[in-house]
Order: sequence, then C-alpha cells, then structure tokens
Amino acid sequence: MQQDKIIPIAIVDDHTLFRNGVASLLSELNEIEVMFDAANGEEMINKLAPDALPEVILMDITMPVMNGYESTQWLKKNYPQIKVLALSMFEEDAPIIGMIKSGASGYLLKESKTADLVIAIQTVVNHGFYLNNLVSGKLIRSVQDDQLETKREINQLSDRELKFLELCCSELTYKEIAGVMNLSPHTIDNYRETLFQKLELKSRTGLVLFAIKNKLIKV
Amino acid sequence: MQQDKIIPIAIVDDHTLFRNGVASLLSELNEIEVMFDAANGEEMINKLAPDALPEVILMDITMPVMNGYESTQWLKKNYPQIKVLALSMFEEDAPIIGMIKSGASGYLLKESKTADLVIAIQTVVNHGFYLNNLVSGKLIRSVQDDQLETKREINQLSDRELKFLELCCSELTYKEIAGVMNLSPHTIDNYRETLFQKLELKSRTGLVLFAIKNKLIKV
DNA sequence: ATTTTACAGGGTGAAAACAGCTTTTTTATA
DNA sequence: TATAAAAAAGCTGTTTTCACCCTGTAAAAT
Repeated sequence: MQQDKIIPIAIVDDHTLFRNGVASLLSELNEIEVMFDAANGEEMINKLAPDALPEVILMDITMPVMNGYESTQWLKKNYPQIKVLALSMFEEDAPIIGMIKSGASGYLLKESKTADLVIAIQTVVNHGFYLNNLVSGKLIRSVQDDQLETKREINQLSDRELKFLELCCSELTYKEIAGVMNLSPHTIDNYRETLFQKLELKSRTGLVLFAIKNKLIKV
Repeated sequence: MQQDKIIPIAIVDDHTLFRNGVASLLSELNEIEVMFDAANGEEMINKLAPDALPEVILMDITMPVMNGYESTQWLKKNYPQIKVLALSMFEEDAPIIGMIKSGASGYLLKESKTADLVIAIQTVVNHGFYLNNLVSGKLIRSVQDDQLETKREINQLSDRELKFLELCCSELTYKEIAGVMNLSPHTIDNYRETLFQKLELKSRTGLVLFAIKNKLIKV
C-alpha cells in the first residue's frame, strides 16, 4: 500500500477546528495531500479548480448553506470521478444510507482512528468504495427493506380489490378495467368507492400512489 | 469461532451431484449439520419441519419449478429467522443484487473453497449477513444506481412542465393545480396535452406512472 | 334465525378530465 | 429588431370519473 502515489484530497466540514485538525493530521503523512478545505458545499464548489481536482473529498453531513447530501449529489453530477468519503458523528441508519444513496463511496465515524481514515481513503481510491461493519449491514438491510414491508390496510383488501387496484395503475379507463375483469362498470364503481373509503382517498391518482407506495405493483 | 454450537443448515439446488457433494463435505465438519436437501423451492417447502428448522439455507438460483428468488422470498415471508446464503455460479450484477433483494443474507460463488463456505455460514449466523468483495461493490452501486439514471424524454420537458408533472402525482385536481401554479386551468390543459404528446401517454395515471418510473418524485 | 359482510348489478347528476382548436403574450435568437 | 418558437390563455365540445342513491344474492358471523 505504501507504494501508492500521493492522494490529493479535500475536507468539507463546518467545524473549523475539526477541519484543520484532520488536515494537520493528514498533512504529516506523505501518502495524502490536503488540497483545500471548505465549511460547506457552496464553499467547496467555489474552491474546486477543474484543473486540480482532489481524488477524494471527506464530507460532513450537517452543514449550513449546503449540506453533505446536497454536496455529494452535486459532486456526482458534476465531477463523478471524485470519490466522496462521508465523515460524520452519526451512526444511525438514515444518515448512513442517505449519504450512500447520495453517492458517497464510504462512511466513517469521526471517532475513527487516523489509521482507519487513511485506509479508508486508500481503499476508496483503489477499489472505488470502502465498506466497514458500520455500513455493510445497514446497506444490505436498506436494499431488502425496499422489498418486504406491508401496510395493515392491505389486509383489508380482497383479492379482487387488489386486482382492480393493480389495473388502476395503467392507462386503462374504468370501463376497460371492467372489461378485463369481466365485470359490469357499475361493479367497478363499487370497488372504486370501497377503496376510496378504506384507504381514505378520493381520486384514481391516489389509488395509483397508494399501490406504488405499498409495492403492490412493480415500477 | 470454533466454540460455536453446531449450525443446522439445508441445501437447495437442482444438481443432485453438487447437492450431495456439498452435503458430504460439510458433514465431515462438526461445526455444521446438514438437516436436509432439496432440488427446488417446492421440495424445500415440503421438507421444512416447523419444529426442526435449519438456521441457514444454501440456495441455488436457477432451479426448475420454483427458483432461488421465489424460494428466498417465500422463506423471508414464512420463516424470516432462517438466513439464506445464495450459492451460485453467476458473478453478474443482476443475480447477485436480485438474490440480496429477495432477502438473501450473502452470496457465494460455487467455485469458492470449503473454508470460505464455512466462514460464510458462520458469519451469517453470527452477524446476520455475509459480505464479500463480490457483493459489496455491486450492492453499493445498486443502491446508488436507483438515484441517478435519467431518461432522455425528461430533457425535453421545461421546468414548469416538470413542476406540473410533480403536482399531478397527488390528489389535487387539475383546477387545484392551476391554483397552486398560479395559472389558468386552460394553461394546465395545455401542459397536460403537451406532456401526453411528448411522453406518448393518454391519461393522468400515465403521467403519474411516468413520473414515478423516472424518479421525478419520491414515493 | 338474523345480522353482517362481500360481491354483483343498476341509475343520476355534477365535476373533472380529455380532445381539438384559436389567439395573445412572452422569450429567445438569428 | 424582426421573427420564430415557446408559453399562456381562451373556447367548445365529448368522455370519463366521481359521488351519491339504490336492489339483490351468497356466505360468515352472531
């Protein structure tokens, strides 16, 4: 690992002391060069020089003006080659998954040791991502949670109502749905009314949104 | 690790020789006990005894009658405590992400060494999941890919059309949308028509579906 | 034995959505 | 600055959706 070239990085964090501290720590090493630091995403954007880009940006989450999620998304849009390593004090699921979804290639706690930070930076450069125990479990769960998760309202619905709801998520008119289900349009009216009542909705759009939110249909 | 109790597992794979081979390999160890094996998901369901469940099930993907995805989903629904370890010859993104999304706690290639398989089984039992290099990169990318990905049609749309499209994904009537956007209902009619034409749709439901498919709104 | 619940069918009127036009205003740019 | 292309607004219909009203049957529940 020591034979690697010097990695140019940047630090984005609103706590000046922390920012300078990390910069100072890393400056002592000859594997890493801190190109610049910024107190938030907007400052980062202004300091980014297209002809001298960092390879990795250490990114805090909570920051004024432009936070870590927004900043990371902006980077992925404008400089997708720059790797973002989230550096935060939060160990909850939401910020971790949020930063990963925003495009971060890794997530590290601020209480980590310097050595871990260096390894993370190098891993991100060499392998494109850095996963530690903190992230991997949450990550796998977040992908899976998309799947299961059932709402209680759904149990109130009969098979035919579910079938009807599914057909609502198409460009078929109610009359056409009646045709497909071999029912009278009036019966379809009943289904619609029943669903509106059960789900507390008032339009077909509402039905579609409900069906999608509850993964009754695949988008 | 050697102080762990004996782990009861099951093997589901349509290749009899492979199934028996793995069973024989693992039977020689005293960390793992193979409770039963099955050629597909249906057979597995029949052989599952609620009073003697395996902790881990090694799951092939391609199988007749009921494949690995379906089987894993069934397990997660009916016996969520059983961990599924996908065991397959495919190293492509789709099957890996697919199995994880179906609920698998890990993914291992069939060409892996016995020792790796044992470690994977133990890791799944002790930590709830097993991530190797094969999976982690794809996983992080699959979560992120959900995000970006833009359709060419979207570029054809103006800001106001996008705003209108967003408002369509609610229970607001067109008249109410006109109010929110400070426009005449007739202008809203124009937007609708334009979008129908540009996106080749013919109903509001179609608009909603399009917006969701292209992640223009968060569900 | 009676009530409840789910399912199927029917009708009316009002509101909203859809379709096809024309005209005016704004914006961009050649 | 002329002009083309958008965005915005208007009009006139038709169709669809929505919100009520209702009857009847069959299966569960009380």
